[in-house]
Amino acid sequence: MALEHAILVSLLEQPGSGYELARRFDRSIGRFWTATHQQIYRVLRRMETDGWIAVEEVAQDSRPDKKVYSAAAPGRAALAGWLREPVEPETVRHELAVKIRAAAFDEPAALKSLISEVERHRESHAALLARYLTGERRDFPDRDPAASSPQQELQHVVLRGGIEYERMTLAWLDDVLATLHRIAN
Amino acid sequence: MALEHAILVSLLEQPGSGYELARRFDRSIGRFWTATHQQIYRVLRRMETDGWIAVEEVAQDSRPDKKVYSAAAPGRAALAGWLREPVEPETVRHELAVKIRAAAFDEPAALKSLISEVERHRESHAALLARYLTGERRDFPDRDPAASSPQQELQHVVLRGGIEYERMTLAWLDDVLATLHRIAN
DNA sequence: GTATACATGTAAACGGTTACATGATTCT
DNA sequence: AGAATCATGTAACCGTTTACATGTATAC
Repeated sequence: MALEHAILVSLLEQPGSGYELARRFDRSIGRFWTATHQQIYRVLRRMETDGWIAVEEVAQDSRPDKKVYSAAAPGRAALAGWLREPVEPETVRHELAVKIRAAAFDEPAALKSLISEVERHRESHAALLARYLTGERRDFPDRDPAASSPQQELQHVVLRGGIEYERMTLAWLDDVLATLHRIAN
Repeated sequence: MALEHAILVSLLEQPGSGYELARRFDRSIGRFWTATHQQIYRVLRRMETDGWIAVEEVAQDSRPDKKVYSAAAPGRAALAGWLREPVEPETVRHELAVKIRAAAFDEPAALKSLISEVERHRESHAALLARYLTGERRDFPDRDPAASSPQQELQHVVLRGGIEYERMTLAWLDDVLATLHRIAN
């Protein structure tokens, strides 16, 4: 499990409330780790009990109070220990690929519906790529990598991974569409 | 959930026992859907109860008996229904990316251990790419896609996705290694 | 004699998803 | 008036992972 660790990294980059973390997991961190607010609140409570994170209750005007969490020393130590453990290559779950192979066993009409679905996926990947590229121009305008801090460089290289993943996926979805059209005719 | 559907596709491509399915999930299907034998046996029993698959007990010489499953009409219908439902874009879990961002908050020595780990991942992705390419030459030697059956074409386009994913990942891991080395100096 | 392949299972623990729940404030 | 944002939770369910369990046959 790495949700604890992803939360720790996020809190080290910037302390925040459970709600703020949930938003980050919807946006930037969600690129490589997803979590809903329910999961986040549950794990935050456990991490607080274990002393991995510190809480500060912050009263706000015209908004509900919030609990701002930050990484504590035992949390940093836990993260350091985890960093030294080997991780296994991720297990892949790609429903669309299952569907593409399933299409061979359905009526030809099913290809039409699959084509629409692949097109939908293509659009959503194109939109995500555009968002990544906008974020890259905003957060990493500097051409010279030596001018950035290690933290920025590491964030940037992870973002570049997201960008290349989306580019590859777009090209592959075009290949899939061409193949489906060829079969449909 | 798509484990049922992945199993159905696999049984449509070729009937087989739970054990054989587990091996396929370790090899080709594992490219886009993973499952252990425990999961597979449990789901097979449920699918049999629901009439999605048919079983034939096969006695073997010098080997344990096995139950050979094949897709039944209700299973095909269930697969067809699922094909017409939209799937959500997959949720990503990429521990290595979490580690890379975590490295910014550890001692410089941690970079060394991370570099070794990234190199290990690089090797395993390179080996997987080599296996995919060998499989491609073996299973799809034909240059002209029109010469293949729709089933083969669809299997091939999914395999091409795996190949492009591995190529992209290798290039990214090289980028990660270059970045880590730059920071370490 | 040891390891690997074949073949099928049970049980417990854990993590993730979905549904439900509440309540204030701001924007259109 | 209604929708969206901020803010935090509970509970039930489901799927996945890990550990345990058993037994035969073949290959080295």
